[in-house]
Order: sequence, then structure tokens, then C-alpha cells
Amino acid sequence: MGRSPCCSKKGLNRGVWTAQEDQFLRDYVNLHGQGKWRNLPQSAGLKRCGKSCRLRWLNYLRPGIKRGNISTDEEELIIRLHKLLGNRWSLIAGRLPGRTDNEIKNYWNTNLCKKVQDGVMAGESKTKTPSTQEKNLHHDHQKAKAQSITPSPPKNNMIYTKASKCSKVLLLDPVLPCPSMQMQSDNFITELLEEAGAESLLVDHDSAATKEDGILAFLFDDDEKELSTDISLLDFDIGEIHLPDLLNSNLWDGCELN
DNA sequence: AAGCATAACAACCGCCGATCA
DNA sequence: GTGATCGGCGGTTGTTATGCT
Repeated sequence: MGRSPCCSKKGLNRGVWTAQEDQFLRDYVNLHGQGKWRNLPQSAGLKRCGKSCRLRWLNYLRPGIKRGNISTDEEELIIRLHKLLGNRWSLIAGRLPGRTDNEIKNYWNTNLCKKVQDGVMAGESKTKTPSTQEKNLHHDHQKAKAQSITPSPPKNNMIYTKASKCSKVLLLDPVLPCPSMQMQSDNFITELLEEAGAESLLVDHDSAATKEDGILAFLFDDDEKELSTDISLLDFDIGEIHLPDLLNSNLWDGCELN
């Protein structure tokens, strides 16, 4: 029944990594690259589970990792992204260069969760706490996914998407004098795409939020649905978002965050 | 100074989707 | 088409650090 464990736990080290273990892992990955985590410990001479090696590398040893000192800008971004995405830590981390999902998750659980909850308590909201609400939404979404049906749109502004495949994003700009969704012509969309230098940007309607729901609409290269909304188009390199720009954008206007 | 409580963070666990044979 | 494997993710637990009495 069930899957076999990723490795035998017998004879393996557990707990905090030593400097020597870190060095072994670092040396091995630098030499052979990432991947094949299951076989890595044996090859690298580590008495660790492959998963443990992967986690250690991704969260601490990988080049470019930022540790600690989460700035107020980053904090604010985390809160806003959490409001938008829920507990999708990897997605949130993807928007904070150098930060890992584990660190953000921990930071949220120890600091921001309380902060946000206090804010909710202090405010006028009498609805369920975000965590419960988000949990339910996520659960519904997973359930819907399992049943291969399109989930009903979330009641709040959270957006569910497949981030791993997301390469572009649309920012729906309320300020833009765009025609209404009903009035749009295919030509308008085509012109926009051409102006942006895009050849075949396509939108995933399951993942896209409407202008009323929120601001974001994610684009997928391999999706074959046509585009049908009024937009301002931006390239959206997840790894290179400029934090202040993002914070200052009207991306958040649709959120209920104070 | 000792003991306890709490906070912070590192690591583990189990599930799931993607991929491959 | 199917089962096995791998990698990734989010939740949870364990450990260490810090503060308080």
C-alpha cells in the first residue's frame, strides 16, 4: 500500500546539517549539477536522505540566497501576495528574488500571520479569518482540479494558477481608456499584442481574474484559448520584478488589504 | 542562576503532479 | 495505458535561542 519511502532511514543523519556536510553537498552540486537527488547522497558521500539534500541545497546552499533581514518592502509584498495567492509559498517566493518558500513560510507563520490577524481583529472585518477562508478555497480548488472541472471563481481576490508555466502576465489597468470587454474587437487585441511585440500570447481563463475580481491575468504559452479582455500588456519576468514598482502599481487596488 | 515559556527557524513528512519506461 | 520514480510543495514537528519570572 502507498509509496515506498524515498530512502531507508536507517543509518542516516538527521537534524541540523554540519559545515562538513554542507561542503560535501556544495562540492557535489557544483561539480555535477542539481537533480538525481535520490542518488546524490551516496554519490556525494552523505548520510542523508535525498530529499533532505535537495531541501538543504535549495533553501541554504544555492547561490544567491538571501538570509534574514526581511525588509518592510518585502514584508508588505509578502502580505499582499499572500492575500492574493494564499499559502502558495513557492509562488510568493518566486516574486521575492533570493528568498525561499521555506523562509517566507516560516516568516509568515511566526511574524506576519499574527500581524495580519491582529490587523483583521482591529479592523472591521467580521468574516472568517483569512487562513480558514484560504484553506477552504484551496481545498475547493484542489477538489475541482481532481474532478477536472473549472472551479467557481473565488469570492475574494485570490488567484489560482499554474505558476510553473506562467511566463507572461496582463495588468488590467483601470486607468486606461480601454473599451469595455463587450465592445472589444479581435483587432484591438491583435494590435495590442503586436505593439507589445508578442506573437501568440494566450490567456488561461481558468487562471485569469476579471477586471472586477482583481487585476491579474496570467498568460500561458501553451494554452490555446483566445484573448478577450481589455489590457495593458507587460512582460512579466517573475525573477526580476522591481519591488518598489510592484508595490506602487495599482495591482493591489482590487485587494481588500488595508 | 535556574527553570519555564515563547519565539524563531531548520528540517522532516506525506501528498501530488509530471515524467518516463 | 499503467505503474514506478522523481521532484516540488505545503503542513507540521523538532530544536535552538531568547526573554521572563
